[in-house]
Amino acid sequence: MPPRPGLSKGELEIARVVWELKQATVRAVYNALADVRDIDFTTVQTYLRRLEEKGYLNVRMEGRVRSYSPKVRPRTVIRETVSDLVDRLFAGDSMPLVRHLVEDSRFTEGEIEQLRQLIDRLEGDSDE
Amino acid sequence: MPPRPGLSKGELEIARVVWELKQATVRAVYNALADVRDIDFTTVQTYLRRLEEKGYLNVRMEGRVRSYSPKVRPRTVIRETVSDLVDRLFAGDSMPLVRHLVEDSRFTEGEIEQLRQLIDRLEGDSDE
DNA sequence: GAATCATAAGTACATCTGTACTTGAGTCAA
DNA sequence: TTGACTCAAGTACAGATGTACTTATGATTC
Repeated sequence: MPPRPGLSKGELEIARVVWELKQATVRAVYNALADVRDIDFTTVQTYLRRLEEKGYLNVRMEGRVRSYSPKVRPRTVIRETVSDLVDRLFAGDSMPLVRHLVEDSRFTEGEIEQLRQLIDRLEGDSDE
Repeated sequence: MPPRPGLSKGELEIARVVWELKQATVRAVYNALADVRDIDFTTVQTYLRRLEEKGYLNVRMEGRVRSYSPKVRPRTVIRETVSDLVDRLFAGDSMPLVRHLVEDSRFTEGEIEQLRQLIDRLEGDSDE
């Protein structure tokens, strides 16, 4: 269904950083990531190039530096990715995943309250 | 942290079928899958072999047929897989994933009720 | 303006993935 | 006992992935 090739785990990680920064040069993504894990500047370059080739990012030259920005909305990528995972890991039923997350995540009081509200809002929407 | 190599998307799918069947020959997994998607018997064989090599499945000869069963508990694989996804897609925060799932999944009344109970149970456990 | 630095762009490459073909040995049915 | 069938086991192979080196070029600093 998605007219784009899917993203690998590593590519997803890089895409997320671009989403967070809204707009980012290779250097910016590299800096954001290098904090967290050991990776080479040119590896980031390669990932960004591939993300653009696959149609997930736009590029624009800023002077002689390339600046990347989202082309496909994060929501869309997230939906596709999660849906694929649910298919493979739970035969398409997302309930077990929610259950797993809720049971395993050690949410704070505040987060639990958020969840409760989220669910309350659901009921209003659906049939009613 | 996991002392095993991670699983690819395709491998996960095959692993899930084995979990569901608890114990399964190549033929059994093949049958379960062939219903759903077009795949060759020997492709299933290859996946199962790799899953065993990676330490996720046990094999046992039943006569001259191999029978596979889980070696790592599904819960564990699910935890590792989901945790990896959350890291890459949401920088480690699982709340957005729960939100996404709840908002996107079109749960039934019954499921929503289940969710509510799940959350109620949480509060009891956590601090208190 | 020569040396240094930053970046782009191309190339490299081992491993992993998805998918399957081939070969050979055991099993069954006629 | 020969063909049809099943399965294990080995091999194949293109494409994806993770990671980085190299080369060239524009920019910056003495």
